[in-house]
Amino acid sequence: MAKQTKHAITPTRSEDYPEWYQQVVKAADLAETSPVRGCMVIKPWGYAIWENIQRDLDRRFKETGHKNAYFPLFIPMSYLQKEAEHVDGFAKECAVVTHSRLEADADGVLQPAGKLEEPLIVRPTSETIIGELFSKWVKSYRDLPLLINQWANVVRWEMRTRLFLRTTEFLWQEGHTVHATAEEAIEETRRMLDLYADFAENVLAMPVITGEKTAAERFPGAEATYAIEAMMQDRKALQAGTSHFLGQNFAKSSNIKYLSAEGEETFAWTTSWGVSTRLIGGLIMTHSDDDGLILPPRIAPSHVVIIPVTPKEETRSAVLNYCHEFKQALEAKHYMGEPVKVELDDRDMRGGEKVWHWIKKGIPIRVEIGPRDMENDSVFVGRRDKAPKDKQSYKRDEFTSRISDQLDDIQAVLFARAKKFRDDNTREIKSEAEFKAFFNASDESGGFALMGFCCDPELEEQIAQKYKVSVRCIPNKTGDESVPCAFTGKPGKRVIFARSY
RNA sequence: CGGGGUGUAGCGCAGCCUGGCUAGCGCAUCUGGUUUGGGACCAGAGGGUCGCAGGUUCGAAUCCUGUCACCCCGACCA
Repeated sequence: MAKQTKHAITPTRSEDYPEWYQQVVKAADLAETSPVRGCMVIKPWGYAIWENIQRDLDRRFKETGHKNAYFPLFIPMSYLQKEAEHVDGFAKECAVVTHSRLEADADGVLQPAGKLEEPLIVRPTSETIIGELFSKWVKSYRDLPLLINQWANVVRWEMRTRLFLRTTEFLWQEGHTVHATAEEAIEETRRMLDLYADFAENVLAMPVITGEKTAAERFPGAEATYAIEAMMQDRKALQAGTSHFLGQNFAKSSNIKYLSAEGEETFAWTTSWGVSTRLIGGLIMTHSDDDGLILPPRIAPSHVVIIPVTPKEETRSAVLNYCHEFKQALEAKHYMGEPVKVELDDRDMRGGEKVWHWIKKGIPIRVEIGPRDMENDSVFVGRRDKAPKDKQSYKRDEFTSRISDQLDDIQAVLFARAKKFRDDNTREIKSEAEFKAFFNASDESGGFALMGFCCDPELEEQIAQKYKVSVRCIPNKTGDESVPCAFTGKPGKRVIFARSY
């Protein structure tokens, strides 16, 4: 007798959201914790998502003129010290290498030996070491702009970690660019922010708001930090990517200078920008439901799974052959310029189990094919954006020819659903009383509060203490018009307040 | 790093308060059989340093001390 569990994931989102998140990651077999504190093992299904993120972003970076390079994992400790704010921001979360080898002591226990003259830190981000190299690479205005990206791992010794959202070691890309003028550097900062936003919305189907951070949330050492902010299904905000205008701060601390056309030695202007494996956490919390992961087709490691239904031994091989042919027919089709990716699950398991296996992994389309379908030349199709039992029969050829449209449709449905959720949970707030009601009423409350704010750092800190809510960004869509601050009535900017990850 | 919680088979748990047969249960795994458009059923089997290290005791999963890891809530952050 089948267990009458209503959902594949326990607990459900409404019962216990953080625990639900953990269970979705586990059920989809994306990642697991490791023997090393705060570090995660990314398993094949999760890593394939990261590879797809990498492939798409890498193409976009190259299309906008950037080139990849690689810099060392270790940074001399003194480098971090060069930029005062940067030190303050990162010093307390650095892993430090102090020795170069191990030696067995009298008891045969290994002890660190070969103390280093200068300790090395494991990069928490690479501004300082890349700056050092850039100072050698940049001599003339003809060397500019210098547009570099690196795919790397970084380490930040965080107090509290969560798979994908905040791990001690994480994978990311960091872009670092050098420009002759502030205007060009600002333009680059904005360009990359928009690139991230476009990627998030069109590939991850994750609606984002682009905007500038307040001073309190700014990257240590930046003149201005811009971010894309997404709303998760618990209505909390997730900062999904950042782009920083570094002014001349790092150019001065790393001595990045160039000779202008007029022969004047000038400090350059730099930017940096990055997204990380955190995007996968955002992806999970944007789309998934109480049956597990839901993957937008454009980022899914695989688009379609074919599940042969073989109730009788005598029809088994015929069904399997039919499925193999069908797989080839599908793979001959293209989606987003590449062959449709198809899994054929011919494991010797019960059909129902397989179906749920793939539901939990979030594959966009499931196709079940048994002897009856084979006779009718039809296929039985379930879409991950619909309920598990909501399945429909199609003529095989019709389904094959429309596969790309179907995937596009799922992509569009997921984006629209996420956008509606965000919009439904975004409110215009005019006063502190409204603000309080919005964030304090119950678990069902909260979201994005769109409101005027005077941006006084002390007030911002007070609000953070009192309500556990912070300014996520000053959206750049709304222009510079002045709006009265909902707290003080003073002239302010339109901002978004929210609880955040 | 502060407060709270949890570590017992791959997963989920009971046992611990009140120390005492060979450490149990469900799911999963393996074998045999019955099933078969659906997360099966019957029978049997395998699988455990009870997180780790000390201590108390005739005897420790159980009591004590330390330690590590994970989860939740805070502060910090992508």
